[in-house]
Amino acid sequence: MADPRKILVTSALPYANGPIHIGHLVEYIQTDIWVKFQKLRGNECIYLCADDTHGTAIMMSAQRTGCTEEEWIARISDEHQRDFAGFGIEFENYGSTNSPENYELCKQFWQSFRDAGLIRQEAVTQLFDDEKGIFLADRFVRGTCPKCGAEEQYGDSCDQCGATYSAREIVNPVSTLSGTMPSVKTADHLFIQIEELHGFLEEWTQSGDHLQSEIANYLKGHFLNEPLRDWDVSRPQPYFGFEIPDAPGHFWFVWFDAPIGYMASTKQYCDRTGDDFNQWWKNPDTEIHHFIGKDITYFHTLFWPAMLKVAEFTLPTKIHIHGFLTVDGRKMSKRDGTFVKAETFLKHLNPAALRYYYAAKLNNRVEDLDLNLKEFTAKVNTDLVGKVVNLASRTAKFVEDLGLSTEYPDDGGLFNQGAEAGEAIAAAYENCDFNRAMRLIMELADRANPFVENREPWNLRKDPERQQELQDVCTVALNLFRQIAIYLQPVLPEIAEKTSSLLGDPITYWEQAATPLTGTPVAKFEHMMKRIEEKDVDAMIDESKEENAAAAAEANTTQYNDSAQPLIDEPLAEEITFDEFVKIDLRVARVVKAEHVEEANKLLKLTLSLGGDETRQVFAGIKKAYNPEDLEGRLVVMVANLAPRKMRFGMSEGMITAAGPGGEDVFMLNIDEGAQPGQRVH
RNA sequence: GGGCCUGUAGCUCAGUUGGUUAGAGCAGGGGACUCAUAAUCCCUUUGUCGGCGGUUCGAGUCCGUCCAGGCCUACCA
Repeated sequence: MADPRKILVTSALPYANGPIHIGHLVEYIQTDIWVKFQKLRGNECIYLCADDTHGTAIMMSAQRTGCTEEEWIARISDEHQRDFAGFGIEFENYGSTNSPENYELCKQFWQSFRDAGLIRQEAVTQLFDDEKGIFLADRFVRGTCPKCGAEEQYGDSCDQCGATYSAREIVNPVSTLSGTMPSVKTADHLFIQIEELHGFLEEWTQSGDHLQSEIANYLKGHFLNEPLRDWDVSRPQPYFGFEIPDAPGHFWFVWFDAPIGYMASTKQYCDRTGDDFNQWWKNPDTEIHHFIGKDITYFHTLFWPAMLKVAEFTLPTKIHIHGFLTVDGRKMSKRDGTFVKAETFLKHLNPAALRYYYAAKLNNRVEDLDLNLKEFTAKVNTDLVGKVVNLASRTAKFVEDLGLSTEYPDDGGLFNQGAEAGEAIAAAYENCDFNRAMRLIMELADRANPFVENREPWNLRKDPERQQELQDVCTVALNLFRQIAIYLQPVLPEIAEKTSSLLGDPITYWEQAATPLTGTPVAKFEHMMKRIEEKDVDAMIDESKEENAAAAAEANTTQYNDSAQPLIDEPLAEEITFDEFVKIDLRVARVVKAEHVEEANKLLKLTLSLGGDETRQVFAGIKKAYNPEDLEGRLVVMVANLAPRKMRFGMSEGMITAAGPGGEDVFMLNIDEGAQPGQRVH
């Protein structure tokens, strides 16, 4: 074998703003398969990733949920890592762009740009949300199109007439963050003069097979055919990110520190294992492979190589760009339930099924990949259960006592054919043409099953004279099966592991597929993979729909894209007079005690203070929505003059005001800071 | 408007540097077997290879053009 290659692999850093879904998984599964393949081939390969944690959207999410940014990203990171692990995706290190290692590296890159004289400063005028105190990116502004007058358009362009403009030109702008009208404010930004690297980028993108050809063409026609504009890499405070050391009040734009996160994650890996960081990032013999989606192409094909060049690190060997996922031919949709979270998938289906299906569909072009749910079920069941696993399950038990023959029997050349196919399969894996690899592997299974059929081990079994022949037939079948399991190991590591235990020989390297196993015992056969049932797929889609309904309720409050459903569910009541209204005495009250009520499913027992010694005992149906501990001390709004009512658990002397359909969806009224218990609500 | 990609059996796709009657898997139809997760095996139907024109002894494969679909762009990075 040739000398092992030294290969560093990354997937794009998932943004710490939401859960991993099946769309993300295309990339992580693709990358993980490639990495596992490299390892199986005996190469030294490390797979690194991290959460991308900076930017305005993270600030908003943290604010919305009432926690600090650090708490928010810690929680998301845990969820992401849990989901990846659930799909068998294994990283050498999973970091965060909000790490000290990343900060140090950012400083280093920054200094390189300073030293090269490529940074300049310029004032940028932007819309500013006075209430939230932040500058508004275009997508956070909505208003009326200055050209055609269409309402509710985003800050950069109009859906109706297609006009593009700056957010400052939009008529009646509204911040989608606060709903207020933004003001105009100017702040200094720092720019990298990337045009200085034009020649280098031209050369790098157009040569050396660093990019898929369609991407190289695209860059040539779109960016490299004119001077590159300066890249705005700073954001004024407040911004969740790293403050630029030599420019107080300025923070690195999230896209500046995000790719550096690949290196920070490597640094953490090296610090933990004692490996040498420079062997990975300052070593021309190391291959660096980035797997990304087509949406972030130019960050990785222009800015990132430019950054590495200036800071004198190793340039990527190849940027592997994939398309998006569609489900049943359409964009993933929350309403259709096809926006399936990784977590939800795992509740209903085997992750190996998705790994195999994606492998069977992936090629090395920038093409969208369609998850056709019917095909998914059929393909996984037919190929994996029916053809591959079946080989073992139909023969293993015949040789549980005998083990494998001590010499590999005549199989008509099947095993050798399989061994010879190895290089073509490996080449397909290497080129990320997994679709081709899967096809080639399935051809092997298609040849193996007829062999078993023709030799009829189930009849041999009945004849004591032909036990040797029985053992030989099963030895062949199990070896053909094992050969396939080895080739499939990058995609289906669990099957390979189960095969290892079945035949008592660990699968650890690719070349094992070229030598048959003989004379080893065969363990009791255990199921390796369950068939996918249509009802499980349906249940997964249904659950995704329900999740969406709940999430939509939350999102609506922040985006003003409010549903009409609540009014439909509960139409407006009959008109009343002012005199009727003032009969209701609403008071601010403080929850001084909140406790569970034994035997009650929905009720909490609250003791409310109206100030002084005045208290009321109220039973409120909010048990499913609130924890008693969280309520104590907070202010609520109560109906204070409601006639007391005898309940099973005691007297209730009023009502807490809250909205929502009930159950877990109860939302108590909050009162702004400054209100005092006992004050009347008018 | 510009750029890129795709268009081969009902579906998903293979078709190598142009070379004889265009392939596979799935689905459909018929049969066999019963070891296996109603798995497996055998047989079997279907194509103006998007249209038109050209180069060539010969084109799904090259060139032109048109049609259809997708993606990216339209002076934002």
